[in-house]
Amino acid sequence: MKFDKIIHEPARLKIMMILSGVEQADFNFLLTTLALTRGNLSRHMEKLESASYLKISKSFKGKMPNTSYQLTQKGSKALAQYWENLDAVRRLGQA
Amino acid sequence: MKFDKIIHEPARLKIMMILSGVEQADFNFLLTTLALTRGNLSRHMEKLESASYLKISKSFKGKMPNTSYQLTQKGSKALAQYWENLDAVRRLGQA
DNA sequence: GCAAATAAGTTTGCGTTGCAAACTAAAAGC
DNA sequence: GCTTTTAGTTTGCAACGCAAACTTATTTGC
Repeated sequence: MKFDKIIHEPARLKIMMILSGVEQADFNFLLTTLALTRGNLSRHMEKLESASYLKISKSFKGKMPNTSYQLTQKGSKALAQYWENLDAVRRLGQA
Repeated sequence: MKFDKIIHEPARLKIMMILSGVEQADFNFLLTTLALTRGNLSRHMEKLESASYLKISKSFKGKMPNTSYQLTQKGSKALAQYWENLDAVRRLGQA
């Protein structure tokens, strides 16, 4: 019943949950939705990527760079597992 | 939808959940149940107390010192709020 | 056309914190 | 009476989240 530290950070958990509900989302969408600073968001995404929980796709929208993210299968699984663990902890209350 | 950092630490969340299910629990019970080191547990309890989330009662069981903990009302409320926030994040998935 | 402002990220630096190991103090065993 | 065990507390360090500074490219104002 150990927690995944990568996911167990509020900002990253929210990011993962958002990504789990859509095909993909780009930097600005996450930025405005979550109200983080750019620096913060960047670091979180980097961390999630280094865990292979998401895939980063860089492209250009017109002439502007655009970075887009989507959950990997590994990320999906880790997220599901995370919620399971949390539910287990929640049940500690009914002891 | 901000998270309570005091509670949002796996060990402390578990502690709070356990305490929410019983009147009170002592140091050794938590120690064996959670499989933490003594030092760790001590620090977590200290932190929870300094947030007034629990009350510490020191007494003697026979001749041995015994430290016992119980959730305060403030702690109970914070814990309930914590789960509410988490549920809100969970719903981000159905976007 | 070039200087200033905006956009889209990344990198750096710092303060906080969780964790393990070392320490303390008292009781029990031999 | 000395060693071991019990019950914690304190200390030190490595990792991490966050904000601010920096980078690179683009658009806009004059």
